[in-house]
Amino acid sequence: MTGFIGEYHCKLDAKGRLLIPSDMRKQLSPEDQGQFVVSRGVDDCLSLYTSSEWLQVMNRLRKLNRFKPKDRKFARMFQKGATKVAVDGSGRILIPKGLSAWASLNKEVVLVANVDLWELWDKQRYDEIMKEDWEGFDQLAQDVMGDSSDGE
Amino acid sequence: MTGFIGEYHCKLDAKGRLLIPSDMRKQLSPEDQGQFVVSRGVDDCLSLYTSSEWLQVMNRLRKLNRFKPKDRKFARMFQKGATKVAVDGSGRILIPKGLSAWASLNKEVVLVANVDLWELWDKQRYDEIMKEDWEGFDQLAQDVMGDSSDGE
DNA sequence: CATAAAAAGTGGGAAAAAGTGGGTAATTAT
DNA sequence: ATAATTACCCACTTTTTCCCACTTTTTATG
Repeated sequence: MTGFIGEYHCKLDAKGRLLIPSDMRKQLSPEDQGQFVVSRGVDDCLSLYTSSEWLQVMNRLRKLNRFKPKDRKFARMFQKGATKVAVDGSGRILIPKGLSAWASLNKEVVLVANVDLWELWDKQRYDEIMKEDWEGFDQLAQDVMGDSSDGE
Repeated sequence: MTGFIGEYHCKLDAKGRLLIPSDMRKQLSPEDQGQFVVSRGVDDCLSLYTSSEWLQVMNRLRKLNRFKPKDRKFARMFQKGATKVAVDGSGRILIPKGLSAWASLNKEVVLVANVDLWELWDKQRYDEIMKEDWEGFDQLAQDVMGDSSDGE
């Protein structure tokens, strides 16, 4: 709905906590400032959903049919590791150990907006992937956006 | 109704008891905190239903046609082993021996949300299946969710 | 431009809650 | 009646949560 924007360079502290940058917080609706859902992203990063965004996702999952193996499997995998995290008094969230290990997060991380959710990358990995992918950006842009019906 | 979330790594104690993780408990409505229904899952795991969710399932079974052999058979199989379990003073439930044997549960288990019910896996089995399936996740996601009807 | 004030960002310690194990009484089955 | 299973309770360990204090950066103001 909203469309977030920004790229923040942050640090995880010794306890694995991440401060939500104030600039990012300002982009969140008041009801989304206290809680998030962290889960494994499709790429080598974590996805950070606002509560309202997660709700949308759940509504979609709920439409699946539990008696279809594919649906069941998908739902299970999609949700694997997904965790609700609350913002503490200092505006931080605790990134669950398992997830941060999965995404190989070190101290230096990058928090980057991706349309309606946020991605959390290990800084080093992020830099790498951006460098690699940059080459093909032209082509990719054409593939993804080059279609007929651009804007209204 | 709610859409549960989370993946918890738990241990069955020597008596076969499972502590309901506090974070999971917080997701349950007050009237669902004291009792569950455990039964055989469709995959190699146990299903853990809240009372209200089980009620829904029963309503669905009631709609089957008991004059159709297939329906009759399904209902019988589906309910096989289903057991009501109560939460004890320390927040634990006792997993019936027969069921835990059926799902090959050892000490280490994983409790994982699947939309509106919980699945209980043997940790080792769960890790295996997740590892196996991970390869195909991209494709699966596309099959299940990639369809036309993104929208609400 | 300098300085003060406020807000953002960091770090860590202590209290509280969660998780774990086991003993004993009560209930059930044989 | 007796053995086995289940329920209830207590005690200990670990983890998490909450809070406080300090540093750095940004903003406001003379």
